[in-house]
Amino acid sequence: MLDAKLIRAKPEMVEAALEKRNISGALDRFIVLDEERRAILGKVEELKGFRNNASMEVGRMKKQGIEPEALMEQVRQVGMEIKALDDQLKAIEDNLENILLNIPNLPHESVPVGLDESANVEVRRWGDPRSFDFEPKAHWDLGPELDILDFERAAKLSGARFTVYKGAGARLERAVINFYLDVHTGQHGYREILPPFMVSADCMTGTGQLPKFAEDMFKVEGREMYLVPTAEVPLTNLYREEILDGAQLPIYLTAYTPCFRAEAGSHGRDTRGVIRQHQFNKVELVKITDPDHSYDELEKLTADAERVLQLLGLPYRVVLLSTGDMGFSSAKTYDLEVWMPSYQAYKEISSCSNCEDFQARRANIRFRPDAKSRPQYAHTLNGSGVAVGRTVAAILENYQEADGSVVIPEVLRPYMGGLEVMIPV
RNA sequence: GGAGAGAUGGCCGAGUCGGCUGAAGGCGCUCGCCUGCUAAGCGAGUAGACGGGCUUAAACCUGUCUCGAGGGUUCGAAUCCCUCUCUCUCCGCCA
Repeated sequence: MLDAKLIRAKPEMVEAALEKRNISGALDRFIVLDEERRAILGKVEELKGFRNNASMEVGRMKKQGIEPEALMEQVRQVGMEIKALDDQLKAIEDNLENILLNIPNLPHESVPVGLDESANVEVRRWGDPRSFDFEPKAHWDLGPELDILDFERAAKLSGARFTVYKGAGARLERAVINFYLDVHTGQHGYREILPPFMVSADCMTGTGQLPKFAEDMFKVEGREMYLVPTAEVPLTNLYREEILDGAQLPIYLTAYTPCFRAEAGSHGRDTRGVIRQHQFNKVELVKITDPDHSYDELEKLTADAERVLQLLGLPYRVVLLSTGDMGFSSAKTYDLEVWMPSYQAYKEISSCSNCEDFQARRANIRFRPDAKSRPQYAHTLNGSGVAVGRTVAAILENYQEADGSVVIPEVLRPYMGGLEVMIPV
């Protein structure tokens, strides 16, 4: 959520920033309503001031035995006026809030401006894609041949966009989860959290999924609860409605959760394999920081996510997303893209964002820099550290051999009971 | 699922028959004083939101709102009524 005071003070500046995200005229109605709100607010506060004084006067009169009925009648009239104005005010404020909740974050000045992903900027690459002396297979062929991924039976259970992991596949998925959590907690200083996988609508609003993207999520029938689309939601909302001690910052959190996404509007895209699923596993990184350090922290968080890919020996590149490709809540986002032989392309495996105070304002996450200062909004960051299903797919494809076997990356072998290679049945 | 209790400021905790209670008291914290050091002691201060004034800004001054949430009664509600949410205790059930 943008700062209403900022919009009021510098509407052209905000407007210009939103133009970069290809949004125009979003503020017109807000500005009109905002002025209206303040006009009514002034009036209603004045009337309430009168009522407060008059009510006290009534009490005094009664004590002195003076008949207060005339004054009481007057206040009754004022009370009706107040009620009418309060109703108007409520309607306007709901409206204003609704407008604000639907406006995306402003892009940071370092973000390239563009309409879509074609304006993204590659920042760096790590590792060289392997050149195969045979025709490499896609993971959706390798997996069934190894008897570790079962798409057909998954469809029988749950329909399209689900996968059943079997045997070494199931263990590999679990190994990657544990490996990621161990690296981030052991080497990068994150605290492990195991949050609920269902959260309230308030949480979804706090991080920006609601109200705009309701159709992307799975809602629990008959309840105001949603399956988490990413651990970013429960992790960031942990400190909702709190004023943190500045000395606590920065807070580093990591969590494994399954992620549930409706994938509305992506029919026909990535239909094969585990790339786009209704349910997938992810280890997430979240930071709560003060505004002065959030961009340094974004670089560090991105490096933390990169680190696990390096340890796995998976080639990747880092891409700075353009204004047209960024998520709703983000001010700046780096995507990590892992090399996928089946696509002959780099495929997103992580997205690391600084949301600045956008989510903090929605979720009311504040901190007090020191005992004497006023509370201010924290900055929130999140990044995949990294997507687990896509990692397994990348391992299968990048570590395959001519005979269809797949070598287990060394760092994962302790998690696999020492298993070094998976062989087709 | 059944029965009961409760939700007040950073924390604990008081609020009588509704009327200077945004809230006693204590703890904590901040600033100052005092004291070889520490501890103790003394004094002052210490919620948030939204407006208005002043200001480059902050500080400051001022108004309104907030005692789990929402609604109602009343001239006036932390205090009375209704609905909801959450927490705790006991019983039952259950991974």
